[in-house]
Amino acid sequence: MAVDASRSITKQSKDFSQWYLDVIAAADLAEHSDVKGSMIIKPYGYAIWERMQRILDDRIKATGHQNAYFPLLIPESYLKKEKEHVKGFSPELAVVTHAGGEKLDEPLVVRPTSETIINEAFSRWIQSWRDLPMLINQWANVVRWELRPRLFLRTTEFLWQEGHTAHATEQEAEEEARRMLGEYRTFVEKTLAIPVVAGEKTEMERFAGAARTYTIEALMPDGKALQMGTSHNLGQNFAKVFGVKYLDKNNEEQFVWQTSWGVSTRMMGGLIMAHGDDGGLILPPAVAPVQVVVVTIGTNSAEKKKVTSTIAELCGELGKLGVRFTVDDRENETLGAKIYTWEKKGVPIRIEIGPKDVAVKKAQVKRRDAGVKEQLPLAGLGKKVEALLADVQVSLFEKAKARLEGKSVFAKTMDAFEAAIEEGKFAYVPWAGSTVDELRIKEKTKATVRCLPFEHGYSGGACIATGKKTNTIAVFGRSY
RNA sequence: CGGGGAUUGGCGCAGUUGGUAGCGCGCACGCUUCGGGUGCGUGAGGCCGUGGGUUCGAGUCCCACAUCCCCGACCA
Repeated sequence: MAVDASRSITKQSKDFSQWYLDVIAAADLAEHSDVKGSMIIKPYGYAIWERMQRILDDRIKATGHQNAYFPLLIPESYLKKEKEHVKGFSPELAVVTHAGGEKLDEPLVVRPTSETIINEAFSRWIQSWRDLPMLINQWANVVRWELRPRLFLRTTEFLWQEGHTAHATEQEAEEEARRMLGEYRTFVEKTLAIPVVAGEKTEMERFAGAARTYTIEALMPDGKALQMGTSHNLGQNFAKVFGVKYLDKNNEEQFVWQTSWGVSTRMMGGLIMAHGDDGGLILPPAVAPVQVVVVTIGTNSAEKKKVTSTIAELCGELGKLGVRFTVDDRENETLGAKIYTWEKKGVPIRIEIGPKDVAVKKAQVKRRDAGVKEQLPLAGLGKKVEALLADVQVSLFEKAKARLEGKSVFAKTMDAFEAAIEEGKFAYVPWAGSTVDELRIKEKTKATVRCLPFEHGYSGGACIATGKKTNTIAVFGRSY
């Protein structure tokens, strides 16, 4: 409300990151708080997150996991147990050294992720093969003191869901890690309408402490990649340092095989960028807190009564169909003001009803993502709107998918590769390189391996870095 | 930490050569207006980042410090 960004987002001269911030302000999603990098999620932004949460949580439970909650503060010694893990997270930890007016004997770390404290619990919870698999999920906030925060994309504190599982066999853990990545992919593509490339991370990009890391990567309109979710096969790394063991059917002691996986409020950033336009936010109906807004026109005539009763009838119909709607009949705002309010908030469908419409038993219907205002009969409008919502959901995905495909190229040579990166594209290349090669490419082009994709339409060739023949394909891109 | 920029009502900014602060938006109230951000009036709201210095007098000049933003390293 304080920032009148809504007018400025129509200026196309703005660069992308400014546009991104303007959309967030105009839609009233979030704002910076006084502590560097921390974010206040405002009610409208949180309502969108809640919808994501609900849908994801249902899937997580449907796949056999149970929710639990572990402490925010973790003894520093826990983190230090896993060598790679502590190395990866040390630079970005927030540490509590004083409490209760005294200096603590052992500092407490504000969780950057919960593998350690959950494994400490697992080591007590798991005794027998009958206790496996242990499938736990947690909805929580975590803190990582990142150097360069950006609203939603990289904030000091963020909300997420983190799954932690323990299995009897390596294969089962591998299946779990891949299955949950698949769940994420389905969620992001079907619910958020954002197409992704799924694959495995290279050693360089791997999670600190994981044996294998899987990822789904989206490409934003400005040509930057955004990791939308991640899933790890942790092997027995944590099991061994935390002593998570069980007795198998032969009465032999075994370490468990584990996974962890998570998605965060970063997805909100992806959602904003993937679909938004110069008018502001555009929400896929699946996560829109308000799917349909009914805007009234005219207030001063005898027609008002008719308009009101017509709208009441329509609302009844929408309610029965389970459509999330709201009516904007503010009398102290002009039509334009009312329209822009909902446009910048990304409401998928807007219906305008005034005296002229009531007279001909019709309503003006406008979908946020495309097209022009259409005058449709009031009779059966609810069903029509329901169908439109479904269509918006699909259209948004298809539009984003076309963009991703248009910005994905196969590069056989270093020159073609660099050109593709410079154009903000995903470059698919034959790859047999090492971390050293990745670092050299990163230094020169700022591009990193987003993943080694599970699926792609390319056959191998000579690795662009080493020249070695290979069948492996890597996707490179610049990221946030 | 390296390189740039900034700090003045809630937000965005102006403030010429030093004279004790102004605009837009927003907010409150009233009237007006509703087919794509209506117009007008009235009003509330500021130790000008902090600490020193120069001066009769500092938002303005000098010094130091702090904080924030942008570009790199980090990342869900």
